[in-house]
Amino acid sequence: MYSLFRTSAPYCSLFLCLSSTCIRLIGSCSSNQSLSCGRALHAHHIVAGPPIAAHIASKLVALYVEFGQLADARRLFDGIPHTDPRRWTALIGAFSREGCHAEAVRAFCEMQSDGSRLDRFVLPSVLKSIGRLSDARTGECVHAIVFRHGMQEDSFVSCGLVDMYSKCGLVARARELFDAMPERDLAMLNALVSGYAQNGLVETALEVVENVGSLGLSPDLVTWNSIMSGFSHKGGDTSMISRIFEMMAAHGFEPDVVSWTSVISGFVKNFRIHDAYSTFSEMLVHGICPNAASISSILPACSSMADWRRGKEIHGYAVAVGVERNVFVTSALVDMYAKCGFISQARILFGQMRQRSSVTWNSMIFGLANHGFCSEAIETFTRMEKEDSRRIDHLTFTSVLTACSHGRMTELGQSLFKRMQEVYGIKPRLEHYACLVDLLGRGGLLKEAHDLIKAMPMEPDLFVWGALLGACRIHGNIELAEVAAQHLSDLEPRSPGGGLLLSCLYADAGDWADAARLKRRIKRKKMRKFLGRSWVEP
DNA sequence: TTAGGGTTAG
Repeated sequence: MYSLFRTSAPYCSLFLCLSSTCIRLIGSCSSNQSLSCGRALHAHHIVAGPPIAAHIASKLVALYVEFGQLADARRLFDGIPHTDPRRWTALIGAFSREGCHAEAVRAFCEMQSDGSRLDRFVLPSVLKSIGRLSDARTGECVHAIVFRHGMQEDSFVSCGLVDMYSKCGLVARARELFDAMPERDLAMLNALVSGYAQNGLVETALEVVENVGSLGLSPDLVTWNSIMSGFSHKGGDTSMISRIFEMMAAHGFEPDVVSWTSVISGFVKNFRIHDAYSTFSEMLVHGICPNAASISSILPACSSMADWRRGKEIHGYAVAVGVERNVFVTSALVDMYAKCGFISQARILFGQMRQRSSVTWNSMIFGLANHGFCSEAIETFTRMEKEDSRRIDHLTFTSVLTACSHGRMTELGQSLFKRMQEVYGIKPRLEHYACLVDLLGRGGLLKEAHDLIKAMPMEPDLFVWGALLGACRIHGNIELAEVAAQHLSDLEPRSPGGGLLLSCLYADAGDWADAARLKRRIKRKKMRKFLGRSWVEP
């Protein structure tokens, strides 16, 4: 196609028309989530005659990244002419948009060592990824590069820098940059306001907004929603939320779906489930149609309450508004059905998905493990390793180690714990140690479990000692149970959990005197156990 | 090419 462009002018308009059609078709592959159509278009271009025009190749690179086909994306990228300035922008931009932030930063470093000319269009993408990774050191290096190339006054680049420093928690640095700019635009203001709001400085964010008129700027809905997000995620203070709604109204802004979603997700994160439900209803009363974000925010509320009636109702909304195939929504649905006991429904949804995220895989593996389908959980993990290994993360291992532990697959669990570190480079966290202690303990390897705790590079927490104590109960090891219970009581003196379990061990062994002594002590100290319940309020 | 809301844990 390139050679035709160059040699035959009359064909230009024809090919431009075809290429714009092609760009639109690739776009529709993305919106219809059809990788196979994208592949067919790619194949068509190969058959029609190489090389593919750079801008079409760039679109296909983005499509492959969107579907997690990084190797295909890379092959196509390598086929784009080295002189084309869009080459790196396409790859780094796609990585950044799709949340592959480490890959975006790595590609940017590669671009630097490749000696490619720095193009200002690539900087906002890499700065966004650095911010999401909260990697201030790399951010400062890129800032130096920006300075060396004299690009610090480009509005997109400087907005990217303000956003990057804010996301890295260096909001004072973001403010310095903002103040030093000869001209500021609304995007930059919003990056700064969002930085204050996300770093807990909501009052400062409000001050900036109140004094923004002197800069010739006026806040928009994004500004207000940034502030709302800061408020609603810090305890869900209802009166403050109303205050922001009032301030928005005073400035002539009606809350939109983002404003409402922000409030809902704040309530869910603060375990204020009924407030979340009523806010969702209120949003509907205001005539705001829920979208994929609002639906995936409310679903965890249903999961945490095992409220399958409400969960199914929300699933109905997702279908009605046409977002049931959105990867966030489907992942949240898989989790909701699994947590509400409908594991078959979770399996069906998981099987139908064309695109899966790490959350989808992890929720499915975890759901299967918790329902006792441990071999199926391991098979799903093996499938993930084959089909989508780049999405494997620390939660995948928490899930698969739980499966091994519940399924008494001690050796497999031990080898996976090693594999996590050696193959995937994931450093074990407290929860992984808790899983491994549980695994070894249930398998009767109590001494090994205790040795593991002693060798841990960090302080063991309640879950780690709790796992050991639970295993001691199964195997009737009073001596070690006393050690574990002592640690539990040191860590949480007001909780009777460890003591109660220990008294059960004494009773199991027929030592009724010690069992009674312990229970009396718990009663004397007025320690209370939170009572669980298995029903949901109507 | 930039700014606001979204899913998983012992």
